[in-house]
Amino acid sequence: MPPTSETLVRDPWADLNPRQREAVEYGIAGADAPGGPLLVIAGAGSGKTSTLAHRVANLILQGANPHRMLLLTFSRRASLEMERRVGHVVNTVLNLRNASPPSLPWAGTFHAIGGRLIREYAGRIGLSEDFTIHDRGDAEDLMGILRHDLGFSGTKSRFPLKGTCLSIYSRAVNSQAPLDDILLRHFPWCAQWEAQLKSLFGAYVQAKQDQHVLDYDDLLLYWSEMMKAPSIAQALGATFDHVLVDEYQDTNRLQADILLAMKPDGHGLTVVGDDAQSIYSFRAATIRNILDFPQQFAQPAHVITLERNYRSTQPILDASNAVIAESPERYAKQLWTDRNASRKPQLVHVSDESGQARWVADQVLELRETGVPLKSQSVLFRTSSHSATLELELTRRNIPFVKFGGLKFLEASHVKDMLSILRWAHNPLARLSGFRVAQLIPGIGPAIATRLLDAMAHATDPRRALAEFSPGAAAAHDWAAFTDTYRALCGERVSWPADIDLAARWYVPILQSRYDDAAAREADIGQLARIAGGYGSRERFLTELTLDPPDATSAESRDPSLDEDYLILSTIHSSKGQEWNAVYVLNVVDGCIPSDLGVGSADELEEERRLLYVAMTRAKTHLQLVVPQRFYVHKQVGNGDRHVYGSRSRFIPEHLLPMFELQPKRQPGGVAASSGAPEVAASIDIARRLRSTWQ
DNA sequence: CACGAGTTAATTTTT
DNA sequence: TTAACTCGTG
Repeated sequence: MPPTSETLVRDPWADLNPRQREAVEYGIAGADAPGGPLLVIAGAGSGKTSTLAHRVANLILQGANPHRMLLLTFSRRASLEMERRVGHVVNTVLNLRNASPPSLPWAGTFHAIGGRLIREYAGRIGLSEDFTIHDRGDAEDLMGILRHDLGFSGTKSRFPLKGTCLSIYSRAVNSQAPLDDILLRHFPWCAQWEAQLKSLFGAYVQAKQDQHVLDYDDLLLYWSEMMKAPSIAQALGATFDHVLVDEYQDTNRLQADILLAMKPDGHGLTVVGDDAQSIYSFRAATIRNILDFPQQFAQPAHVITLERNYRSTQPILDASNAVIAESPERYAKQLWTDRNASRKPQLVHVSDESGQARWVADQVLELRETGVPLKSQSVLFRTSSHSATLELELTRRNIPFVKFGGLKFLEASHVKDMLSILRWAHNPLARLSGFRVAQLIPGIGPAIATRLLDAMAHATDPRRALAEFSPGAAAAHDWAAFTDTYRALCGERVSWPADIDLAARWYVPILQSRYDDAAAREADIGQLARIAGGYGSRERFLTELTLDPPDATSAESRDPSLDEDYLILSTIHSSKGQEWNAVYVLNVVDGCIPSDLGVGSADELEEERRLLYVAMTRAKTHLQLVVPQRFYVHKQVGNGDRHVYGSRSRFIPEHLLPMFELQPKRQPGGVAASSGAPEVAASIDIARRLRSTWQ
């Protein structure tokens, strides 16, 4: 029963502009059945999340059941943000004051929701219910083992590395395209290995099934395959009255297939996104999903475009619009705002990376003096490692910071060791975990570990096979200690999270003998134990951790203090959906943005352009693009580390310069460097010409 | 068969 | 810089 008008705020949508209001009300008011498909093209900073949240609130207001709503997002961060905003809007609109908002049990990332649905239907699709989930690292390791087993690791052959193999496999799954297409288009240097890759992927799929394991891609793949069974498709489609998808530009073919199968006529389906912010094609996201969405249905989707920006000043928008305007295919839109300001975004030339670090640190402090806290400033960069020099400078000056993107807690090898122990105890067929753990025991290497795992795989009672296994004299003593621990972990008597302590008691001595920095790693084990306490059972811990990992390593988790002020460092990818008062973009140099690796095809180049656009549109008031003249490149093929002379990113060509304030002011010579200016200028031209030879 | 020393090749972004 | 692979020793 919808609430009566007295309980409502007078006009719940008073804060919305007409276009947002249309998006919130389309196909809802008055109609009993859900309306037709809706596509909202929402420019950067146009109140996208807020609009989606209001639409959900309106649906609930009109009597829709929040337990029958599916809210899909792309990233975990976006998912949390969405839930928070919806709760807030619903409370305001329904005038609930401090009451807790209606819960949305089906809000989450595609992968997390897929995992839940698959577990629920596991029995019906021939899947064991106790499956565990491999993260990227686990999946790579498994691929690596099979790659070796199949004899592809011989050095002469130069077979693609395990990570590359997994990328190829993943792209084939996510884009639902044939292997030869994928190889030709994205991995041409691996094309000669097509037959071997096919057999490798076959073995990979088989191994996952044998071990009751799913990888990230399987969470979508099984969901999609499930939808091909008419009975399940009907049941699942009927479970949800409304399906709302955020960041639709970052979905891939497989995800689009799932959506279409869930809501074939598009009724009750709303997708929101911005084609200009599509930056995940390396995960097989395709911009075609959003561009072609309206034509997917018998009744074409209604399209609403949000162009009013509530975030940035007009000069920042002008520059961002100009950058993206150079892109050929998109839903045309021109962001505007009434936030006028005289200051243009700045294009800052510095001599090199350390100059860049000093400059940014200076600016950050200066701005803080004027009352802009560190937390509302951020530094963005293309690649995680690009902030290394800056991090040193910040540490030296005692400027606190938190970095997003980069190495994750769960990727540290000692954390993976601990998790493998638990996973192996939980699922004795988890071969990969077993392989890892067994080799921790002194005297056991790949050969003995393989023998052990084979014995377990073929036994009716794998745990007993382990207890009866004899690894040989060299390992005998340590083996006995391990089997005691393993038996205890499998036993009924240990209660969660005491398992962790038990495993740690066995593992810590090994840790100490293996690593020089054992103390720091031991602290991580403690951290893991603390995290584990937050989960109800070992099973939940193991299954949910992979999809919802804590992103702090021990180094930065020394209180991300609640009230302490800190600067944000983030990859551009991780910055999506965020905003800051001041934004500094590092290395706006050809070779970085666009990355040298990203100029292979026109599509890739366009994606790099959108990446710069995303970075620029994060800024509310202050925006600085920093261009080091001399720029250090790591790990180059052939010559090792070296300096290159970079030029300003090609995405800011000469005719866009008037949109920026140049810093320092242009010298007559054209280059600001104090020494050797003519030489540098010459280098730039040569570098550019040499590159253009191959374009 | 395990393990450590030495050599060589690759290289981003995230669920 | 580091991951992956080879090779020699115990």
